[in-house]
Amino acid sequence: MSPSHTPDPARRSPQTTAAIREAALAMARESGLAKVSIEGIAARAGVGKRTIYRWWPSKGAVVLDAWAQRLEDRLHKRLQSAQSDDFEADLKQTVKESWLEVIGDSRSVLAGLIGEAQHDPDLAIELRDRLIGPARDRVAARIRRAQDEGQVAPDIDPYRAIDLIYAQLYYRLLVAPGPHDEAFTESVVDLALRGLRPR
Amino acid sequence: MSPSHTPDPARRSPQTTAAIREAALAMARESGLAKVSIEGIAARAGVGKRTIYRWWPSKGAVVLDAWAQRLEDRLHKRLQSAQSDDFEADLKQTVKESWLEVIGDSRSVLAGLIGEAQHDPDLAIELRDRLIGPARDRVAARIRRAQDEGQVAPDIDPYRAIDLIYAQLYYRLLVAPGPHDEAFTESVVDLALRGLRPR
Amino acid sequence: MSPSHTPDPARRSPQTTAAIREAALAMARESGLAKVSIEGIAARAGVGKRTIYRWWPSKGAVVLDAWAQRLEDRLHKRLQSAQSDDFEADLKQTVKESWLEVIGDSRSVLAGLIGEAQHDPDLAIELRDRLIGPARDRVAARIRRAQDEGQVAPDIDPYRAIDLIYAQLYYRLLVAPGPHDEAFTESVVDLALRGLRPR
Amino acid sequence: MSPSHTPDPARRSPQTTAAIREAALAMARESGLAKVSIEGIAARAGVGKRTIYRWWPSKGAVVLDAWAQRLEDRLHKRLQSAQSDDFEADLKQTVKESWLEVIGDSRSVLAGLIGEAQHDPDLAIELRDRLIGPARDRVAARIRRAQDEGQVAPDIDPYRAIDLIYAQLYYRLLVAPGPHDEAFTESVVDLALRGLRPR
DNA sequence: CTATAAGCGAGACGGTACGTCGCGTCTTGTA
DNA sequence: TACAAGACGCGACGTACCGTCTCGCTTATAG
Repeated sequence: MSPSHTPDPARRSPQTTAAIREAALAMARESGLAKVSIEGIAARAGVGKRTIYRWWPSKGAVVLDAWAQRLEDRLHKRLQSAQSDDFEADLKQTVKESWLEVIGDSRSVLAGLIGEAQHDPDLAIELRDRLIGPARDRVAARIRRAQDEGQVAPDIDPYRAIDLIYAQLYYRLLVAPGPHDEAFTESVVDLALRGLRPR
Repeated sequence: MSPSHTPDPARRSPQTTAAIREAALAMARESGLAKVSIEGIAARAGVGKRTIYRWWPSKGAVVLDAWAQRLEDRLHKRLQSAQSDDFEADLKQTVKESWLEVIGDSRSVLAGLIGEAQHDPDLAIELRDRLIGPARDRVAARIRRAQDEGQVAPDIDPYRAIDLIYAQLYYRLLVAPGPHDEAFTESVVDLALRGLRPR
Repeated sequence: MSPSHTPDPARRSPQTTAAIREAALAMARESGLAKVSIEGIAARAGVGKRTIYRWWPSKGAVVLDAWAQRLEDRLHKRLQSAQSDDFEADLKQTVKESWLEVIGDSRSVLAGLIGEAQHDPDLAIELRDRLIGPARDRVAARIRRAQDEGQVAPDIDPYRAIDLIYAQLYYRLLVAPGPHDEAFTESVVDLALRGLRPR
Repeated sequence: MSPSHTPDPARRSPQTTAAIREAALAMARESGLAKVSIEGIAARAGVGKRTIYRWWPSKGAVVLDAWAQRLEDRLHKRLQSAQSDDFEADLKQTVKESWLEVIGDSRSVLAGLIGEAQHDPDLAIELRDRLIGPARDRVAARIRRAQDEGQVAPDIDPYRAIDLIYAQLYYRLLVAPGPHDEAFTESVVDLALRGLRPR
């Protein structure tokens, strides 16, 4: 009796894994997530479909994995960026970095992934765990410090405060069109801070 | 002088149109937009696929049309709901009505449509024109009045103010999970108003 | 109670009829009967589909009608061609005229019609009544005269004799490829006559 | 170096192939080739349409393949039927066997295939290569022997002689209606032999 | 000399089948 | 046993035509 056939990660081929990730991400950027297919990734990566299904559950998962990994690499290089004592400046800097520089040109990949997550609960969870959650957590710490220092009203849940900021970004990405530039990210923070400051 | 086959709306069969809309909406509610197919709609409505393609460009467009029309019907009955002089109460009432009562149980249909709109620009435009835009416009007028009456800071663009509110709703719908209840909608308005009030 | 709705030929529009025939025949010649469609004929003739269905049961019937009529026109001009006393020469002349000159370049239309007749019994009957039967009857008379004059064995059924000739022509048209030229038609008659002559 | 997707016959599934052939032939016999569809074959054989298109170019090709293979099987069992020294008897026996016994009840399938071949050149070639050509070749050898033995005029091309016989059979099948029985096949050979014998 | 019933153009409609794409599972042979 | 390759059953795609139907319009007798 085969014990549910779980593959052994130790024997996973690193080259193959890399080729699949690269192909998936490239295709998502070039043509949009909707036009990516497992068959397409397999062909482009020179890989059997079986191999993809062995390690990922869906095309969304492949693209997310490929993209998240790249982001994590980039963030590692950046996020030691020492935070100052100016809460507003720090916040603006953080939003600018993460939304404009790190995500930057592949914002449509993110949009596609969130779109797909609307009918793929596993992908939704993966998305939150690998991309959205970590970003929120990073900011939450800075907000708590600002509350301690009296720059943010103490009765506000830090995560609702983050919502107030990120919601605006995602809303523009997914629902209402508009430019994603520095003027916008600053306005986002300004507007949010108006409500967060102690009265 | 018409080069490509534009069908004549005057000859469109009302029963058929209704049957298609009904089937599409029912299926979207039962199984989610992703499991809806033109073929399925056609079968359920007892209609040829050609007839659907003649009048709608995609399954998303059919569902959107069906759903938007139903919302418009419901709103017509409601929106005479006279607005009071209490801006905060009005806002809370409006948000509660539109997000909880009118959209209510088919919020996942909306999520699915927005998801699909991420790779279907025509659908995105249609969505904004029929659903999102009108809702924004309705609120914008009330906000301008509030500015005139000094309840909202005059330097704020009413549409950015609306963003601040709706962004939170859509963010919870699409990106970060959480309950959609009256406590939530009130908190949304409260948080937004903190930043909108004149200082 | 409408009496089965038989259309009244007296009110049939001659221009429309001609346009349909012309379109059908032209399309059959250009692209082969298989690529002809009622919709195509209607579009090309500038005519409603209904009008075609009113007067013909199938596309094969339209093409057959159009083509048979053209043949009949041509034959009317020719067939007074006085027959001589030389049976062999007469036969060769008749075959050459009908198979090479009259049918000539639209032999593939005939092939298409016979092909279609294999699954359309009505068309098969129409074919025999309008094209194949009359040709046979014309030759039968000449054969009987040849029997009277002792040039053909008297124990042979004239129609079997005709079969012997035409079968060769149709066989080459439908089953075994080969040129349709004067050498062939002469050889056809020669070979048949070897068996028909009295011993 | 293969540019377009040529599938590998070694990996072809024998069960699937057999199921498709069986379904195709059964349907052609039951309802006629015209009512056979790839979709229908696929459904009846429990097979994906793709699989049919992978190995055959058209429904005609499937039916021809299925039918020809069955004929070849039957002929293998028969054709060792030792030929006698009586040319006329041999010929009558051969025609009777092939046209009445082997083809027998599925003559309409043959008619349908030839009908379809009128607008499908690939099918026409396949037909000749697998069905018509081999039958002719088998007879040609016997005719040459008859010429050596002086029973057939030496100036006659054996293939034209065969034409003379088979043309009559196909003519009755495709063009002029009539019974296909032993009286007919004998009359066919009799009539042909009248012209083939040396004078 | 209308009026009323056809023929007619146009083409929407419910269908069937087309030939293609991609899914997720499977089998086969190589390293 | 991981992997490349790709055949397989399946479901859906978007298109082509089928034959029936319903619209206005025009045309040509019959009241």
